[in-house]
Amino acid sequence: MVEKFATVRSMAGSDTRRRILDTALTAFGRDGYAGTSLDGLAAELGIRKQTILYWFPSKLDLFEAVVDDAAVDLADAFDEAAAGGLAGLDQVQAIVDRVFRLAVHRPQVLGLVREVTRPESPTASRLGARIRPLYDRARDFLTREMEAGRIRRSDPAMLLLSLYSAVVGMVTELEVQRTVGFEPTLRSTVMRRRELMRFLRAALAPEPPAPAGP
Amino acid sequence: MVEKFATVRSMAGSDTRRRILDTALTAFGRDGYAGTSLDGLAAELGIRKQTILYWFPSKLDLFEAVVDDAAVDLADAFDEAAAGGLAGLDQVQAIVDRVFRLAVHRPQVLGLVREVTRPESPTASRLGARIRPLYDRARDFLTREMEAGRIRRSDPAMLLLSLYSAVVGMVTELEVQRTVGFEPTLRSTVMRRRELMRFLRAALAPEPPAPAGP
DNA sequence: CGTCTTGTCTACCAGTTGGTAGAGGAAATG
DNA sequence: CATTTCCTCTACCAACTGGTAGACAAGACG
Repeated sequence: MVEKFATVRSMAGSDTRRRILDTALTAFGRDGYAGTSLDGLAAELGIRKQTILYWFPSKLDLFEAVVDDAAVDLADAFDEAAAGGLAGLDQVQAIVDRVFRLAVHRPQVLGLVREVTRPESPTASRLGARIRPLYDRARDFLTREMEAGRIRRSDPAMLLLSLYSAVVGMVTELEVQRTVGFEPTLRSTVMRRRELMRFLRAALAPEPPAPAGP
Repeated sequence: MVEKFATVRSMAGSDTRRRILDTALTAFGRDGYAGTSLDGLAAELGIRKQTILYWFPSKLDLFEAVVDDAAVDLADAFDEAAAGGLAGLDQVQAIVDRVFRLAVHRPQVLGLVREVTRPESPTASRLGARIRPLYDRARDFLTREMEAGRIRRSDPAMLLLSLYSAVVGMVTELEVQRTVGFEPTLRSTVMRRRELMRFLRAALAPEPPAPAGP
């Protein structure tokens, strides 16, 4: 029963499952959980709703599968950014860059993050389980860097929240523009990222504005 | 026809209209537009759905009325904060304080802002018309302060976006905690606001960390 | 060949959705 | 008193919701 979802068979249906996940990710992120209907989703895919319910027993199951799927992308982004073994503001910059790349490459993921972060979201708990590890890692990192004096000293949890808000807000704005038909150019995207980094660097720099070291 | 909504009669119904607006504000902010049903809303109010449809011809009309109503609160907050005639970081602090007060006093408004900011929200256009003036004012303010050298020089629009994201994100987090049953104490709220201000001050301070002037 | 598994479909269904039509009470107005 | 206006209600409705039951085709397999 569960095996069907874990095992990857070389059958045609496996492709259907992937297509459903991808389209559902976009739809949930764009219209929210309540605003997305299985019929509409099926129509978008050119299949019947019952085919969706064959692969995912219920709408909520589908949503949770989509969240899990997207969480992998996010975790990968973090892992990749952390792999460089950087420290302080450079590490922050690496993460922001990586998240931005994800946002440009698969903007739907950020839309879903937004939806899933809603307090009353039907999967607030799901989010907890999936995002918590990333959150903990980031907070530990900040704590360490503060103790090492490479980042301004403050409450790590709140600082992290500010960081997160700034990044997601900025990326969302890119999407808003796209929605309005204002296709952001590569140049404007780069500029935006640079602007965000200046903002974050200014906010994160250690308290005493000591001149550059040795 | 329109007169009914503009004129305030001393009748009982006028109160009903207010109650509907208030409850709808909470519901839309909490569950989103699609996630809110007129039947559910009516049940919450202890009236019939048809009474809602008497005061507001359709669900969308109700939503737009709610947005307009909430926009007034926001505009008032800005006006009040701006009335002090402050400048630079002090003015920013005044606004943040005021928005925080609004968030603690009527958290629903922020929930609605969040919903209405969604790219595909059915009233993305409504938001545009109602929030744009506030946005323009804030951006003009930042531009002026930058030219006066009281705020770090950068792209005002993007800086504003970062600011907005940080504030709303922080306030939303307060709401998330409340939802989880973690009633935030007055002290934690104050701490949070102070933390946010430190973050913003660090981010906004003019580039050359010149010692305090005369 | 017959049987079984897998994937997609048609046919339904009960509950909910936003919305219409209009009855009827209460109070103001003549 | 009769009439009109304002407000809330009951009674419906067509469309859509997520979900169930099962037909049916295509391979896989003995």
